[in-house]
Amino acid sequence: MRQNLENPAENSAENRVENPFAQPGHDHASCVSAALDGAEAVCARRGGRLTPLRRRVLELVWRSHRPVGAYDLLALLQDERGRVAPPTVYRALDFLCAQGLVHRLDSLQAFIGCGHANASDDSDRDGDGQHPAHFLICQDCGAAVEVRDGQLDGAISHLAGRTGFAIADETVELRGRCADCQN
Amino acid sequence: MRQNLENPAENSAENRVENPFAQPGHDHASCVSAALDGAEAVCARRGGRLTPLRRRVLELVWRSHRPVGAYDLLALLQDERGRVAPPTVYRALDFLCAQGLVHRLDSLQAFIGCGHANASDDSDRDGDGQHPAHFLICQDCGAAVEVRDGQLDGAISHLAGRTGFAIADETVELRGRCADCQN
DNA sequence: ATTCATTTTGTTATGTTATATCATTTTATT
DNA sequence: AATAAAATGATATAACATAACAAAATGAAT
Repeated sequence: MRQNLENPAENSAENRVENPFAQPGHDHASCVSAALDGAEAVCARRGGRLTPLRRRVLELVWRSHRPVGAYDLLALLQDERGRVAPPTVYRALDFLCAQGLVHRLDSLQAFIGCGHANASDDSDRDGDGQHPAHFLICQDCGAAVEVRDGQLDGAISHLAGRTGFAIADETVELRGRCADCQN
Repeated sequence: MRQNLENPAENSAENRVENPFAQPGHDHASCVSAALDGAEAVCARRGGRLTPLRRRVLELVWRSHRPVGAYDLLALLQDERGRVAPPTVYRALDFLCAQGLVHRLDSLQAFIGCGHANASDDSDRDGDGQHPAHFLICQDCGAAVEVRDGQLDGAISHLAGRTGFAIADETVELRGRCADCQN
């Protein structure tokens, strides 16, 4: 079964702290605004169309810092719009992933918002909107955080170099317990 | 749809070279024998029961160096045994994965034999049979090779250390084109 | 050897994730 | 306003995976 969505009653203002590893004063409303503003900027710059549907799906993905299943999003959309079919959600997610605004976590078959889509055009190999993304995923609190680590990037490049392998796409997902959940 | 299985007619002796990145004189029959012998050893040592069914599934996984879908294996088993249901395959795969004899590639939802289950008890954190596995997956020839890279391992450990994250499980899958397929 | 508990396998049904296809609507362009 | 392209709606189905319970095989203890 799918992970439980947070109880809407506990999340009424949509600004509850579903923590990226329990940051103390995390203002989630601002966090989401920033992400949506960034998404607008990315799309404006690159000619993508952040339609109301896509924008809303992105907003729903950003409701928490925990990966969300496509069918969870589908249910949320159905609450708002009545009949909605899976392709509606998957097409929106495809677009958002293509723009690098959302990442799919292969090990969870779930999706999470990308906090630095706007800032990371430098690591955009192909001129498409994507960038390699590496995750720490806490199996206790369910949060997933995208990490940037030069040493890890270097090791991957070096591995590719020495084997003559041309990397097109990376899945790096480390599951375990975050520092906070170890106490 | 699932990736095509190699044509059985092209693979009659089960020793055709479905290359781990096209190694010149790869003797696949020996390669598989070694894997099966190793599997027997691992199970003997650790009290796992490599039943005929499980052994056969392992052998089928090893037919090539390309990841195989569970339903591909199911079809192969059905050819041999008539009615076989999905749980039969999934249970065998669960066992083989638990013993570290097979790995699941999350990004492909497919399975591949592990060539060093026998040799890699040192990196077995939990005393279960598993070890972290990192893959290069060629999108051209379809082969997946499990790589061992100290620098990569180090970078992952270091990342975990500096973030206080306790890793329980890793998914590292790099997709692209292998050296041979770049020509 | 027989009983008993445990593990493995068989069987049926269903859950979960994702896509193919074609119709309709919306948007951008001429 | 006409047209082409992009996005969305709608229906159906494919692909991957597990729950639950019954039957059979295995191992251990008497």
